[in-house]
Amino acid sequence: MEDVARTAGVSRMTVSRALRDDGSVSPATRARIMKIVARMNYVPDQSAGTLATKRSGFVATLVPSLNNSHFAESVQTLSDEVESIGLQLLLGHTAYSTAREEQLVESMLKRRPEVIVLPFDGHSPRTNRLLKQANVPVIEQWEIPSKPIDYTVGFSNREAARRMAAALIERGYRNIAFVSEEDDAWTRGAARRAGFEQAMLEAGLSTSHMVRYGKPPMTIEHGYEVGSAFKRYFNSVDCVFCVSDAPAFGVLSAFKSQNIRVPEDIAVVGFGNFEVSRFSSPAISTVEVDAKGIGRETGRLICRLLGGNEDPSPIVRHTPVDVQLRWRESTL
Amino acid sequence: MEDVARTAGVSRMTVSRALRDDGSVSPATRARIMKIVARMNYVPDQSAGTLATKRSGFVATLVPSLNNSHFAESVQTLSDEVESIGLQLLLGHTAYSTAREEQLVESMLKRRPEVIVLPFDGHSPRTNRLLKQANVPVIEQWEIPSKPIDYTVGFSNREAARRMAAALIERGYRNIAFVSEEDDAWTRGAARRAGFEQAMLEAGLSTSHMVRYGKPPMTIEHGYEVGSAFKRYFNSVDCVFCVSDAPAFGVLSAFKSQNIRVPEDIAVVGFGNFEVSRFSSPAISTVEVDAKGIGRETGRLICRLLGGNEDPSPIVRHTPVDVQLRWRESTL
DNA sequence: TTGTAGGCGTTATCAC
DNA sequence: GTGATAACGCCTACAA
Repeated sequence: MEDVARTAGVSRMTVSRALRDDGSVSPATRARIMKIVARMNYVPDQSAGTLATKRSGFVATLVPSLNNSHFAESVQTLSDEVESIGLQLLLGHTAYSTAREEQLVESMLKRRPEVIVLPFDGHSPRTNRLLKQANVPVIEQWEIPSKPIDYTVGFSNREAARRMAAALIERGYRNIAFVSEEDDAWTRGAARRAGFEQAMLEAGLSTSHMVRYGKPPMTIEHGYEVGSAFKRYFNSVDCVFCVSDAPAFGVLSAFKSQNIRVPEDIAVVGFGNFEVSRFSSPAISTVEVDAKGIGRETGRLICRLLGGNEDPSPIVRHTPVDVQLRWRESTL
Repeated sequence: MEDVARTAGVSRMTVSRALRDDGSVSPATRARIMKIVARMNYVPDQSAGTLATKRSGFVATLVPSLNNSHFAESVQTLSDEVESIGLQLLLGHTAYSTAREEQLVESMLKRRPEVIVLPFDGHSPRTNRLLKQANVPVIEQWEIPSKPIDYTVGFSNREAARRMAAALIERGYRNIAFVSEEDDAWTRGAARRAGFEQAMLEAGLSTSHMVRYGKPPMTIEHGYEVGSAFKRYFNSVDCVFCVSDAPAFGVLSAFKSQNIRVPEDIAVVGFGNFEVSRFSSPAISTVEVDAKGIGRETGRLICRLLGGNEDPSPIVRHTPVDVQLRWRESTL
């Protein structure tokens, strides 16, 4: 910056002002400076700026997985929103591990992010402590924690699964199996399972067909393997409700290859409305959740939290996101 | 840090050393300091550290889209690799726009990343200039540019598509259509198209069935729409080669709903080996590219570029990544 | 093993 | 509208 200032015959301060276009530099001077900046390929160092202003311009974001179109879409949408107000995304990949989450939160915090965004899938006690003490707005996504830290954007997975199960019962299914992961304590998958069980119990039905298979997250392949063991898991079952569309698609594929007809012999239902459920044949009935909506609402919340905030309405702590039941060909 | 130092009865310097565990602090002192750090919830400020050491610890990464399992997987793998050596991922989303790429490169550079990773899909002249002058290692992925800036990790899309087309011809297909996007200049999709055309011309076949539809990136839906206009696009065609698996799946779905048999009436081929092509019925023949491999090799290259670098072998400028033809049920 | 002095590249603040 | 000065919070280099 010194070099630019000398070349332009002004002080560093004036260059700094010209660069930030704060309006207090005469147009002529500013034009001259900008030309020199371009010619000298000068790129300001933002870590120095951060140090001086105490504004990092970072949005720390954690994801369990990117190879899941929900998270991928919400991150992508969030990325667009925050870039539009000049913030940058610091991304961490937890791989569904609370230990990694803890470690990532710790390293993110060293960057003094202006907000920290992460899905709620259960946090370790230390993660909770770090987040609370950080003095940074925390946005938990995808689930409504019983004890939110600050802000939440999402829906109740339990309630969504309960609604779907209740609707299946209303459609006449009685022996419904639920396919989910092993070791899913505190995850959103476990919340869905709880919602399923609640609906079944409320209807006086048995929850004896709980299939637990594979580590989170369940994949198409896990579903295929479960579906291949039809006799073992699905004897006398009339409907298979899967914790997500991926295993639902796998179950469906396995059924097809055994000439088990869907939905005539057995129904298959997923959760998430991933693209694959829409284009499989038969198309899979599922619970539609609005991934882009989560990214978009998170982005808006960040804008209101950090930005000029023209909007005078109060900032609410919980932003609900739509959930809908999508009926397709895989159910009668 | 001052507070911690005072409480521990040492100087700030000793605290700084203890925190970084540089070995020059007596175990007893360090233990005492660490305890106080934990108790006071002190979190070092890395932007100050960056300023002092001139090491940001950032890996700047650009992606055209995350809602594409190739990019999602490679970013995820890369994320794991870089986090393991204490670096953090700064993510930018270009949405396949060279203008946004340029803007993102500019804002990333202000953070002084230690390396910048981006897919090659053509850069604007200014992007090229910025990258070259930045004095930061640049890793271009997914395609081999004719004029790489520094390092490349990827394969030739043109050559891969040429191989697939040549193999289709060898299997007896003659009237092969190629489905790709409009306005794909300089993209990897265009390279695939060129490879297809090369193979056809080399075999003395006509390239009259070039279907151009939709803006990049092509989706399942685009494919479905193209496939639905069978008479318009695929009269007398015996094989449809799509620029990626997504439109291939869409084309296949559209054919099925018109009772057009695949592969008996017409073959369908994709590019990418996305999960959907493996589990569709019929499963789709495709060109398998190793997304995780790209992430992993990029990560390794970064480790060698920045890390201790125990490996004495020279660092090569181009790291090739495997491409294979996967034959499935959608071709005879 | 520990401490002191100085600087990293910006910006806030106050003066002109 | 522009400039001088003093931080911002850490680390390098050197000294003890």
